[in-house]
Amino acid sequence: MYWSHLFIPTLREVPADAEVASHRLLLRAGYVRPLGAGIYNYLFLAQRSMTKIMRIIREEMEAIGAQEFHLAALNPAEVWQESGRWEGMGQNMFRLKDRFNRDLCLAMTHEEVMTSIARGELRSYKQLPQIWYQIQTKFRDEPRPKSGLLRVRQFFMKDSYSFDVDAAGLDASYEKHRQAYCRIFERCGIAYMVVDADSGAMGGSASQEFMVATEAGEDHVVHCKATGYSANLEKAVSRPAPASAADDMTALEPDEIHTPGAKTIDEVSKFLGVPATSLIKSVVVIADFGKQQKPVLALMRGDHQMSETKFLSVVGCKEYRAATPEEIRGLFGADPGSLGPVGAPKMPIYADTALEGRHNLVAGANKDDYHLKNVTPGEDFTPKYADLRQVVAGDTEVETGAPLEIVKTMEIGHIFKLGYKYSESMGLQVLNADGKETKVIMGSYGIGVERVLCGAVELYNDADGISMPAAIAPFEVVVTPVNFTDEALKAAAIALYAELKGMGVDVLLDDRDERPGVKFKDAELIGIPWRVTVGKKLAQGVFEVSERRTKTVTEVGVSEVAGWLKAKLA
RNA sequence: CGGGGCGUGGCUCAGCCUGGUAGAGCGCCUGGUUCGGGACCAGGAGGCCGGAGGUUCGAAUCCUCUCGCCCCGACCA
Repeated sequence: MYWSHLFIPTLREVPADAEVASHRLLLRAGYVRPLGAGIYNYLFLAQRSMTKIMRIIREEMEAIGAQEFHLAALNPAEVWQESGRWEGMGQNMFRLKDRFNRDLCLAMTHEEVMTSIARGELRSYKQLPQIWYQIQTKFRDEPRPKSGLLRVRQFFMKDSYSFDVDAAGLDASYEKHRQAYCRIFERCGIAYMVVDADSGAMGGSASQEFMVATEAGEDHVVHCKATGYSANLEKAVSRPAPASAADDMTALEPDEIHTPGAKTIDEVSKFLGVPATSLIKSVVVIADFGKQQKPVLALMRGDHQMSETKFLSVVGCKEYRAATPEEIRGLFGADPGSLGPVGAPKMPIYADTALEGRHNLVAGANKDDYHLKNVTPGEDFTPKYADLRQVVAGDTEVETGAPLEIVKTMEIGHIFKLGYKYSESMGLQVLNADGKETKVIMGSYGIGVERVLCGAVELYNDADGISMPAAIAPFEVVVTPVNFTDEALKAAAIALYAELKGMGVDVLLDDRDERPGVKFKDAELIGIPWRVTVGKKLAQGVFEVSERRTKTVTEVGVSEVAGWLKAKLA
């Protein structure tokens, strides 16, 4: 294509509202334009990149035998009511009514619709396994769209669903997806991590997330360089960093101390001159078990934070919330800043394993402005021990003791073993080999297409703009004649353009009547991986080939250039 | 939904406090000179100052309401 005919509205100045790199650059490079909060139009360049990403996805999905569908985005309420997610999705789902006042929604995912197709059509185990997928617009009424294309209200998702007769079948489908996802992200040319994750609202047992490390991300991943261990912060396990001060191991009885005004861990620590690692943090929460709500006391080492996910799975409740100050006063007779396990009212007490084996710690006295010293778990109170804490910097890997780091990441893909959640709630069964009705076991697997694009931009950019991986760049090569009005340069540029095109290279000819500096800057901004400068060196029979990523320039003979580039792009 | 910020030519912003004929740079158009890292000269087009109401002789500017966007938090497959 000839640049002078294209719409590539690059901006010299940085758009005021854009803060994260991918947002700023996708706007500046003319890939996208905003339409509303969390709603974007994809212009020529973005569409080109997105199409390439989707092509890679389709090829790899086909390779594992997945079949492409295209489901309705406009869904009747009934199918969501069956699974219980009409309520469950809350305000994040766009809802609307038709002219007859019937409830509809814009789908944010398609477990329900896929399951409804499967239950109507799948009759026998002989039809399994099936993997069905689609690439489709998803809608989510995000409370706060942000960071350009990172968190939006309308986006493309590749979502696939597997149907198997038994757990072994699901394992195989899941593994196929895991490998396909690895190949997809590798082919897209982006650095990614696979991390163990919590399955959250999707339900089900196992799940892994595919992550790109970027400060713009909203997730935190615990990563061990030495062992390769990586897990979502919510789920990650660790060996806690040792306490800052050794415990006094003598047998002592709890002893009340006056701590006026000291309520937070920090204040108590300062007031008593005792490190936070020798304090017990007491958290009162109201756990929701569905039928009843009960208070639970959770204990953490002073420097640790509770992991919501771990708490939910340890305690076995559906949800929980912090107890209100009034509830706490009613139960403990003291304010939140002075709570502790000794003399606490009767309720389940869970202590994080970092407190196990500790001696003579400081905890609240359940009396305003008083704490207790010499509190020893297991002697002065008896908790159930469990891993409840969130990993913090300084923790080490459980097996090896190797250091762990916490990395900010963006999720680009997620694979789940759903289990029977939807086949049960929606009644999806087939006849097995014994002629008996048996529930189908499912998996679901997603890739955020825009996020792959954003991830690439986040990972590969510099002061000059985007350095797109060749596989998903809008063009692979740009041919830049320094002066298109010079007949010799023009002829050479057109000839090279035609030759590259003939070889199947995705090439752009910058035929604009612009000064060379403008053309160079634009090419670098939009991220084309290779640029061939057709200029003064033509007289010596060579072109200069610049690699965007490394900024290296190689002189290649006029007749060899096309082959040289083709080889580099292979 | 709470907190903060911002809406003025296509873009980045000034002007507002202290009301009195709407500005700059970039971009765009025309002509000319240029042509290896976002050129230069000359001329030109383009804005009911987000919207509504109010105060005033007079409002971009002051007041009230409203809409939108961005950021932080809550929230989040």
